[in-house]
Amino acid sequence: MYSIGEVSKMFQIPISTLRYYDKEGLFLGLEKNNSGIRIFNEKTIDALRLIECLKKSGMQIKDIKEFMKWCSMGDKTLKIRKEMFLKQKKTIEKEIEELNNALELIKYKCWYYDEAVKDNSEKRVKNITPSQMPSDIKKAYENSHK
Amino acid sequence: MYSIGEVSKMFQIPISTLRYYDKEGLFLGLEKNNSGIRIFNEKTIDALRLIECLKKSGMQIKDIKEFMKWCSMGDKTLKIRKEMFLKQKKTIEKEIEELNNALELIKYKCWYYDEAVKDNSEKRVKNITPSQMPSDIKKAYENSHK
DNA sequence: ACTTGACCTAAAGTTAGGTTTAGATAATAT
DNA sequence: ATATTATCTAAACCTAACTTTAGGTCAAGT
Repeated sequence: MYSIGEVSKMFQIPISTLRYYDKEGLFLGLEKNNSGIRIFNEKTIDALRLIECLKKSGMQIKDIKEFMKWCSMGDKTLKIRKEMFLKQKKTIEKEIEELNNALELIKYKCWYYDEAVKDNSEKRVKNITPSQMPSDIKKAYENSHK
Repeated sequence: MYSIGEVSKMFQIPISTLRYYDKEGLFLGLEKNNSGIRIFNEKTIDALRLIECLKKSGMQIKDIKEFMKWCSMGDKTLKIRKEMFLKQKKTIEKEIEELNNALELIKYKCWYYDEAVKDNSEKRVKNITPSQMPSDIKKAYENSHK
């Protein structure tokens, strides 16, 4: 059993955000005591862990809410919940791939500015063709310019 | 030389977004012909590729704009530009790590719902302890619940 | 009794990153 | 010549995800 303040500290999430999530229907099993104060239990902590994970992977609040609703509908929604996670797995894998692509261009830029700072000028590095670049930088450059 | 419509198709970015980026000062070398129509060249295409990359890694428009301004200020900003890319490299690497963590929980959930759908019930899978899970799932579960 | 700190709700405000609209000009095809 | 298509600007509008504000309740310590 945790208060909203404790949960806020545990997850480093503002209290206002936790209340907002509750208002949006993300904590379906969240109880309140008889003076209206929220009481978080292991189940809601689990839900919050999942919310953080789904949010990190780009899912919108309204879609997370829909999932939570399915959870409250029992076994008849098992299949759709499974499909949601399979789809989300693909989404995350694609995002990781795209970030790796972005990283290639950034690595090229790091090399570029390293050379430029050495010379205190872009003149020389600007004119280096891919065939003159170190092989890992060449790869990064070509990956990000196709 | 490309028109805004051609660039829009090449990058799959709405024309309105390209105009918005221009308005925000992201295309510092972008020229217009004498009737006010934008003419994109290789330099602005390069800038756009970089903008996409920085945006994908979570950088804000105003910070991208600041970088573009440094570019227009010549060699005295080489060092700060280099530092920006080094910092952004770390940011992306951290994001990839976090997405990999998120992926672990999603993989556990995929396994969980796969079992539940087999049984047409959560009853059995709900009570499986980490030590009874397949070893890769156990790892994923423990990684995402610490 | 009263002050302090943690909690509550409802409603308004904020921010980023666009998108849409309206009204105009320009280039192209028939 | 004229209709269509592409472009332009400025300004209003939109959405998601919060955050802040205002005004109030509640429990614990002094």
